[in-house]
Amino acid sequence: MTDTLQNPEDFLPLTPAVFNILLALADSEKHGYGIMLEVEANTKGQVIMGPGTLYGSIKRMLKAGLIEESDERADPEMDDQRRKYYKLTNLGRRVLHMEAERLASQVMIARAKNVLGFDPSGG
Amino acid sequence: MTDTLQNPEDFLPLTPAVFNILLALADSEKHGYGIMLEVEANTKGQVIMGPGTLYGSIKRMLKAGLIEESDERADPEMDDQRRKYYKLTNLGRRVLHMEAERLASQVMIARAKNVLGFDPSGG
DNA sequence: CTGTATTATATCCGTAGCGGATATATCTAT
DNA sequence: ATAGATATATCCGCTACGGATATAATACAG
Repeated sequence: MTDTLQNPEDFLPLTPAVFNILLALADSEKHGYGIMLEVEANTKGQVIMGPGTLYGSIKRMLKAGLIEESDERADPEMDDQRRKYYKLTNLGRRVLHMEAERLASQVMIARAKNVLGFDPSGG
Repeated sequence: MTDTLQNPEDFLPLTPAVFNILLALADSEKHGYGIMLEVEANTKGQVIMGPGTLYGSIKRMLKAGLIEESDERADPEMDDQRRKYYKLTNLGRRVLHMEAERLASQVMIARAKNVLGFDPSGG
């Protein structure tokens, strides 16, 4: 079981699915279906994450220690008991940070090669 | 044979390997080994593309019409006859452009969630 | 209060890409 | 000559993706 990966760099590059899930969890805990909706919103409907990808990725990410289940429930009155909430672990946050930096450097290279139009907002 | 994909968006998201190869070919034609070295240089040695990934990806990309073989040889005197040079097709360039934009938007989302440090250069 | 759509989690499995190992041959330099 | 770097190519195990499918709770309209 070489399952005890500790170094964030060992996880890079992330698959798009894993990156999108980490990103969706970056600002607040969410349940699976909520992650799905957030990814769809983030990508303006371009990425539709099916249940196979979603729950398969969640299972792998739990095992890898990138995310963990959370007991917290925002509003107990308005909540669905079926939901399982997830949040980033410290490792998950570090991995997300490093992957985001990696993507940013890819974008910089693309920009240097005039593959992207010049964007004054620096996005 | 659903092999006749025409729309660039049908190829997204690209695998890291395919994106790196397209990016390496963006500014100049290169041969396989040259692509490998460029990717290694671009990523500061973080991505080492092995021959399996490289030539496997090239084969698939040729079939998909993202790249094509090139007859041109920069300097016939200083050239290795073993080399096979590749260049982007129009489709390949469009796909690269769209994928770069997709990555840029991912980086923007990451920045909005304070996953990345603020970068004044806008990279 | 009954039916229907939506929300929600979960597994199965075919397809395909990744990537290390391996093979082979040419070029370069000593 | 001979060694090391350059260069292309295939094989195959492993794993992730993602559509299909299943199941059940929740919300809401009639």
